[in-house]
Amino acid sequence: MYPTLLERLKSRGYRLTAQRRVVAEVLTGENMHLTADEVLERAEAILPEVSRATVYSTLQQFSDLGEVRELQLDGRSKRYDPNVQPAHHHLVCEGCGQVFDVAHGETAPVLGEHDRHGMSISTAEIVYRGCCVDCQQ
Amino acid sequence: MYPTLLERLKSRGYRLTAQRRVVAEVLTGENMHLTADEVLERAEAILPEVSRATVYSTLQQFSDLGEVRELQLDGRSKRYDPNVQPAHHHLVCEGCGQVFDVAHGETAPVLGEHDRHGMSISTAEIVYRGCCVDCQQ
DNA sequence: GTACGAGTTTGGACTTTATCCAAGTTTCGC
DNA sequence: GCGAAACTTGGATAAAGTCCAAACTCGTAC
Repeated sequence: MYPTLLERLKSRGYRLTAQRRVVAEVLTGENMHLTADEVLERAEAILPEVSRATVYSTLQQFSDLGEVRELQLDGRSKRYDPNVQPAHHHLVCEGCGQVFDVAHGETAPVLGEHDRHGMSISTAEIVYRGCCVDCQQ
Repeated sequence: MYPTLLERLKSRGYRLTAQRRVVAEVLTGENMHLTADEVLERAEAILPEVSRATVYSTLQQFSDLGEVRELQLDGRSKRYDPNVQPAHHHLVCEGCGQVFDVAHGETAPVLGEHDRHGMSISTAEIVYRGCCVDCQQ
């Protein structure tokens, strides 16, 4: 069995605290794209005394470790995606803000020399925007 | 000659004020991707009494009119791009935050039925991230 | 050209999202 | 268990953006 997030944290010298367990727990799932505030809200439901600062710093750590992907999709708050598969893109409803993973999408086209402006490219993410079933009414 | 932004504003019933002229002026250019604060700063250099609220509301109007594109690239402030050609993407340096237009890039792959989650897709934007020439040192 | 009203602008207060920090608490190797 | 380093906390602070009532101005109509 592949090591869990908590095991990976431990093996890198991070301590396993109740707060980290809770943040890891509320983040996991399919098509989860919670904002920091939503994570805090759900974490408080499990561990009432958890603080905002801890949730933010924990999300930052998980992100630095590559355990979650930080998404900036709506010009407001960041969202945290536990799915870190490199070639997965996102689908955003402009009506309600809901986010779906594009699990099987193709990768973005590779840039030609002329378009690269001399840069070395490390990632290419696609954001599809549109209107979800509920918002099409 | 195609009507300018100011002429298009006028034809839609908007008034041509000094503030709108200045905001339009500082936005224009190749590879311009200013934040609202940068727009304010440059606008003040031309018209010192311009206010923050006006810059924000003007940028919002230009964006609603399709005259500029609002970009959310770095998890901090929005950027405003006077290039509204639909199929152009962006190249962001993770070191310094600099943004380049990808003028001739291909369009993003079309999503299959299964990946659409029932949504109707209206736009697809690609963000390439990497390291620019200056930051590669 | 002047008056007028609707559209604009202004500054300041306010909101939201996120970060910082010093003090207190907890984890884990010994 | 003990202690040091790591972690968490609440509150202050910062950054980005929005709201609002009062003042101002553009452009039409006279």
